[in-house]
Parts: sequence; C-alpha cells; structure tokens
Amino acid sequence: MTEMDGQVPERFARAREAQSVALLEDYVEMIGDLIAELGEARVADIAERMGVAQPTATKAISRLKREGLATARPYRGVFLTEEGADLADRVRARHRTVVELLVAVGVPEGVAELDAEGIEHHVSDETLAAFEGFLKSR
Amino acid sequence: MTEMDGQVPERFARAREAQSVALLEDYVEMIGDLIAELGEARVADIAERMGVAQPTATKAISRLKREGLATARPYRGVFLTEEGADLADRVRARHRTVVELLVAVGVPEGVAELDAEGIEHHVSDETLAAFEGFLKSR
DNA sequence: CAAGAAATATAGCAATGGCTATAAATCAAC
DNA sequence: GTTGATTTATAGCCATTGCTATATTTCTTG
Ligand SMILES: [Mn+2]
Ligand SMILES: [Mn+2]
Ligand SMILES: [Mn+2]
Ligand SMILES: [Mn+2]
Repeated sequence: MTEMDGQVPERFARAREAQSVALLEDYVEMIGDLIAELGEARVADIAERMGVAQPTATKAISRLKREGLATARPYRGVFLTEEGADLADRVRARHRTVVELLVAVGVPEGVAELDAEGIEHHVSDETLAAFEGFLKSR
Repeated sequence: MTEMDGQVPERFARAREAQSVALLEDYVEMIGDLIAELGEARVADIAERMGVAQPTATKAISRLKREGLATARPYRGVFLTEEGADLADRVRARHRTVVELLVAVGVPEGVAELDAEGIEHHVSDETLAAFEGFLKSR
C-alpha cells in the first residue's frame, strides 16, 4: 500500500465514465460513416452495422437526441447535429491514430482493428498527443 | 464501403463483450491486492477502493461468486477461488504491461496509469504479446 | 455480558442497454 | 390508388450497475 492509494477510486471512476460515453461515440462515428457512404443513416442500417436489434438502435438514437448529438424525424433518417458531427470527426481521427499506434508497435493489422474499437474510448487527449508524437518521430 | 464491412458488427460485439468482463477483472485484481496487502478483503475496503457505495460492492461480489471467481461467508471477508486468483494474476500483469507500453511511447506516467485502467480490458492476447515484444526490443 | 458502534446484508429505486413481439407508417408494384 | 412488403416505433421483458435507506449481524468497550 503506497501513499497514492487514494487515487485508485478516481481511476476506476474515470474508466466507468469513459465506458458510459463509449456507446455514444461509436454510434456517432458510425452514423457519420453511413451518411458519408450512403447519403443518409437509416435505423435499419445503423442496427445492422452496430450488430444489434433494430429497437436497440432506436433506443440508442433516442439517447443521442437527448444529449444533443443527433436529430431524427419519425420514419425518416437520422442526422448529426453540429456537435454530433464534430464529435464523430474527433472520434474517427482518434480511432485511426489508435490503430496506427498499435500497428507501429507490432500488433497485426486485423487484431489492431479489433482491439482499437474498445481501446479508443479510454485514450485521453494527452495519450492521443503522445501517440501522434511517437508516430511522427519514427 | 469496403468489402470487409461485414466485420464491423463483430468488432462492436467484441468490444461490448470486453466491457462486460471489465468489471469482473477490476474487482478480482483489486481483491487480490487487498488480500496481499491486508491479509483479507472486507466489503468496506473493496467498496472504498472501487469508489462505489457498499451495497454496490456487495452486488458485484455476488456476481463474482456466481461466476466462480470468489467465495464469501456472510459478514466475513471475500476470498478468491483458484480461478479467481489466476485471473487476478493475469489481469495484474497485463495492467502493468499496458502502463509500460504507454510510457514507452511517451505517455506521462500519471496519465498512463489513468488510461490503462480502461484500456487494459480491450488488449487481446495477441496485442499483449506485441506490447511485450516491443518493450523487450527497445 | 450488555450496550452501542461498526460492518454487512437486504430492499427497493433508477438508468442503461440488450431482447422479442407487435403496431403503425412508409414505400413499391400493380 | 390499393395492397402487400418493408421499415420504424412502441410496449414490455430481463440483466447489469449504480444509488439510498434500513435491517441485521458482528465487534468493541465498559
Ligand atoms: Mn469504439
Ligand atoms: Mn471506433
Ligand atoms: Mn481496469
Ligand atoms: Mn487494472
């Protein structure tokens, strides 16, 4: 038991908080991808790409709306707010950086893609900056 | 839309699965720490270190018991099964490797400690092996 | 060994994120 | 423009993980 043990609970709390935001980040990034690829994001496509049932996607979209990240008209597609689109861009860039960092330290491409989907949500701005610095300085 | 888009849902599913195991891993590692430090793991200490209310810890311990990772006699301490102790050891080693890897690529020590708490649960065996290889070959 | 204090368990609530079944709306095809 | 197919919304279920309030058990102290 060292003298900085009081920091441990905050560390766990931070990880829990990141976890609660992770789902929002993945949906927003993915909805942005759909709009870029198909011109629109339909509930069915969101559910399929997310690997969940359609009502599960609908419920998640409700949360995105409530948090000001998306809008949706019933029976029409889903759209990102400016805040949602900004978040999507940051999340997408971070995702790519995490994959690149993993590959750079020797993780096989496919494995890097898999692990990055979870890892990305726990990479802070400072860590992201360090990753970018490392990638540049090789 | 590339031709491997069908892999995306499985990627998200994997991240969800890792998330559901994360809490078990953190509790088991932490209970192992308490036993090593104090000779026993009391519910109050588990709750305090986890940063949650005492009934929340009790409920988590119920899940550990149900999954065969821990045992507990009412009003007495919590103990790890052999399986639980093995998991704790693996999780602790992985945690340390993740912190070392982060520091090795330039993440400040304190930030590495914080981010590792969440990242660790999404680091697969292959990625862990790559991290170890990278750390050795510097 | 009897209180009172401390620790633990239990009850019950809320939010989240899954699911299936089904109602309602939209779209397509005739 | 009806009708049948498709898509979306809604209802209602369950498990998980938080919480507070309170009952119960154990520990400590006089
Ligand atoms: Mn992700
Ligand atoms: Mn991602
Ligand atoms: Mn952790
Ligand atoms: Mn850990």
